[in-house]
Amino acid sequence: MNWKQLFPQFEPGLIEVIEKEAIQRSFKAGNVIMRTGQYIKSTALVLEGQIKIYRENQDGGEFLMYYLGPGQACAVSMICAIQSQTSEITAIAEEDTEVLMIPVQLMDDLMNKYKSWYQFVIQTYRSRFDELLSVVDNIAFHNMDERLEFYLKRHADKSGKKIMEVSHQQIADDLNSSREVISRLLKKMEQRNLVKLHRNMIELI
Amino acid sequence: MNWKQLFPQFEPGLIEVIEKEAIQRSFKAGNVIMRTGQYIKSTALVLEGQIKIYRENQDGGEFLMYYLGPGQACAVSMICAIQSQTSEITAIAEEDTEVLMIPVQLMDDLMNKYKSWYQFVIQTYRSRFDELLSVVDNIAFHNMDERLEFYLKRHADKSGKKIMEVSHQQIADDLNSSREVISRLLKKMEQRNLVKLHRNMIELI
DNA sequence: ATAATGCTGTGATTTCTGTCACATTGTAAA
DNA sequence: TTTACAATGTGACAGAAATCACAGCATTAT
Repeated sequence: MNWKQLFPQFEPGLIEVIEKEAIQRSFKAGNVIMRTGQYIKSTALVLEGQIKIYRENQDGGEFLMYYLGPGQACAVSMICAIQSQTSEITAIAEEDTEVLMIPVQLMDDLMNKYKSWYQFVIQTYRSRFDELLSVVDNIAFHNMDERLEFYLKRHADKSGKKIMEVSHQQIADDLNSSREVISRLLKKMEQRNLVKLHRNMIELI
Repeated sequence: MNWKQLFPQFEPGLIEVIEKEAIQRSFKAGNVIMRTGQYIKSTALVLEGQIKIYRENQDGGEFLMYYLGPGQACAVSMICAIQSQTSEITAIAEEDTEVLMIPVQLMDDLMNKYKSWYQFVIQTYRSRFDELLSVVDNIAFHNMDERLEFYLKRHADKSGKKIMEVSHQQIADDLNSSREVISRLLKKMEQRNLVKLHRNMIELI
């Protein structure tokens, strides 16, 4: 696959270095790409598929923050990479995914040498920051019913599909809620004609 | 005041430009530095005092995200500045505050010319991102009692004082909760000997 | 001193959410 | 087909938090 089209802003020298040093990896849908507590040895550029980024807490709770699609990069891994910290996030492939792993030790060098790289890094921070702000909005100002609607809407926007193959339990996990609550709220949404419910599948209207 | 000590990493040329182009402004405690919906015309570097950064929603609710102290800068204003967006945040001086306002139109130029500036910008994004992550943690995984404890602790850390002059109502606003809830939780904390309550003042133990 | 105002304490009630228990149904494996 | 299991529906209950109502107390203004 020709990954360069996804990053048209990268300058030739940068592309060359990446082609030489970066490692392309594949993940099947559902695979864990990065796990809480792991040392981060590289930053991931997404080439294909979708990755879900979760925040985790000590008691096993997890909370979906945002998705990364083709052409995007994980801001957290950039931060952790540079500070050699363990991450407190988990990244899971939502679909079959191709990523380009750029080793940590390259980051500094790339930042200094390639303007298009540091612009990309800045742009990445910016977008993720914006997304985090809307995450904060969501949980600070909205009840579960609104958060659920936002969740479904976002998924539809990201995937471009009206049909979502997911169980109530998975949604509950993503929202750090419980299955029963989600089931009930979905039923209410169905009564309001916003969705149609099937087994392991939700149809958005 | 000699602001250069706060930013020792800035290179001479950068300092020169800032001295020529930036405007120093003072804000009294409680003053609004930046209001939701305003166009952002400059990025603020904090020289003295503390600034509180709030996220606001449509219905007048507000939610304290973090503090900015001397040597720090507002990441949101950097983002909005460059994208010429209106901000959805509000910045309020917590104490009497001195800031250096750097006009938006300078930002691009500074980024290109001064390595110490873009490193500062990157570092700023990084720290704010980290703080936002812990904000998400807080509201996603913790109940109001724990959030309140975190709030008080953070204030003590930031100000270095064991005594906090604030009404229950103000705390409720910062946490997007209600006064009664905060009063009750504070009472419980007092019974657990964590704080001592006075009028308009909380003593941390 | 008196009144007005703002801060705090507290009970009663309601809504939202999480939890437990258990029934039902659809799907896949034996 | 029968069995097993995963997904869903639902009632009952518990706890957290928001809201309403109002009382008591401290501070400030008149």
